[in-house]
Amino acid sequence: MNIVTRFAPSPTGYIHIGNVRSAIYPYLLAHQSEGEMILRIEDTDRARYVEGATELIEDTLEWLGLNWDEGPIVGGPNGPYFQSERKDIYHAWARKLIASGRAYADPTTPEEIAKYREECNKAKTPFLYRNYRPENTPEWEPGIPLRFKTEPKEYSWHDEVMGDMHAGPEVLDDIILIKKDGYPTYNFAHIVDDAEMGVTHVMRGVEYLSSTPNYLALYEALGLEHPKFVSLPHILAPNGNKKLGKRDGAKSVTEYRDDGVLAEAMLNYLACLGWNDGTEQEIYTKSELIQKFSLDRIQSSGARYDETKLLWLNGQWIRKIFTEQGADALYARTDGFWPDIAASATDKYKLQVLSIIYDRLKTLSDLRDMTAYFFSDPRLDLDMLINNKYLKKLSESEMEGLLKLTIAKLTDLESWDADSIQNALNELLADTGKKPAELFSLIRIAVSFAPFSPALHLTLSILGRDTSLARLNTVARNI
RNA sequence: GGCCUCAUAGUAUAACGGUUAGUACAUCGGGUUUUCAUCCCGACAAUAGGAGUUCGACUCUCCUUGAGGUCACCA
Repeated sequence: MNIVTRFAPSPTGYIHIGNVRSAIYPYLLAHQSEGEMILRIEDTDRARYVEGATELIEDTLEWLGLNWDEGPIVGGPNGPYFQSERKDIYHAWARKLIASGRAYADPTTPEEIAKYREECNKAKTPFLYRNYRPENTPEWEPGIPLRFKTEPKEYSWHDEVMGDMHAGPEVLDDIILIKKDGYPTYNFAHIVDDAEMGVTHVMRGVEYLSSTPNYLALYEALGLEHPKFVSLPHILAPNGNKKLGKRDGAKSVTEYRDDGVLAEAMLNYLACLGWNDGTEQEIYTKSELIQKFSLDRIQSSGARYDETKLLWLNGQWIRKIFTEQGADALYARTDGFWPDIAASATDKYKLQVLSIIYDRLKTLSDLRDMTAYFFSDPRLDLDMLINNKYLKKLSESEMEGLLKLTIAKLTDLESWDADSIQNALNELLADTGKKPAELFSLIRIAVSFAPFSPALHLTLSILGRDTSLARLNTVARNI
């Protein structure tokens, strides 16, 4: 039997770091065989529904490369894939339960229920609705919630991550199946949908672990085999021990895209947060993840989100793409990350800049702050020269002298390429008897006025002779 | 509170019941003709506590502690 997994978010907002893993793992699992992943939108809570959230979710999955095989946009044989469009299906299943005496319309008002609950709290006994079942129940009709009539008993099951589980009757209750607005609850809808759609592995956060016995009871009453259960531990916020959520400032996944994080790095990081293949490998491509993923190596404890490691991984991926796929491949990803003043520069020039600066990038958006001096003359900041720790010993007239020597040397240079420039700089070192730290820092700063920059000969070669000499002259005149 | 889950360095993790408890990030040092970064080398740093089983426990059992989840007409 082929593996069928699903990602079933409710359209209440963006997908963030804390919950995207429940899309990644189903994707990996389904694709390591001939299986498929379904995207199902669980939009039965009309109050929390957010316009546009579905598109946000789709955008996120597409960016990460987690294509779904069935669902919105792509369709499929088991649609519709929006729960709001499947009301009839839920009602049909609900009627089966009514017919078999396993569901009842519940006329009890929320106020009465609250009262029962309060009584139990006072008596310090656990509140179970099944102890308060109304004696006379009406015919089920719109406007009245439908409840499951549970049969308290023991349940044992296996969770692929948590192991063998067991629960007693004390957790079984008459859960609501259909709300008074006619929409099903999650508890009921997901069971029906997973069964109808042939889902074999239900992967979801551990918060559903406690509800599983109630689901087991429902599967039983519905005459359905239950799928395999895979409980995914929470991702914890950087601070405290709470699971990472929007309230903790969990950023949306696509916000990282805008910040210049590569999809490959994001997928790599998230997949390995709470899972590993037992080796010491750190960098995984998507196909390696698909190949190596396994349920039994998912961690059973929560994992803390660590942005520093994400950024490190992103730097690794930037370099990996550059060296393995070439400068053009990386350049193709940099659209929108250059400083505004680079707008008029040619692709060829920007590609050259990228080629000498890429190994300094943690994110693509670092380009914005790190490359400005390649596109326009930097603002003169003589203090930066005077206060530099390597240049402190030099007087201003010494600096001027060195700059003039440099200008003369570079003006006479026959060919303006990195190697020739390096040779000239080396000769200059010999001629002046200065240490690289002094001479190179002076030239580097004079030409960039940036706290750091790529290797000097590369920077000069890309800046070009005219620009380099003009900037050196400006500093020599003003110092 | 009831029920459930989890527990190796700051973080993420590795370790058929037998290793000097490994690796990566972070941190701190050092190296590569300037800086920043890359790359390389090195250092710091952990089995929550207590019983038990065993020749031997990170690993199995129990207790304690700590953390989390769940007890909705939300998912």
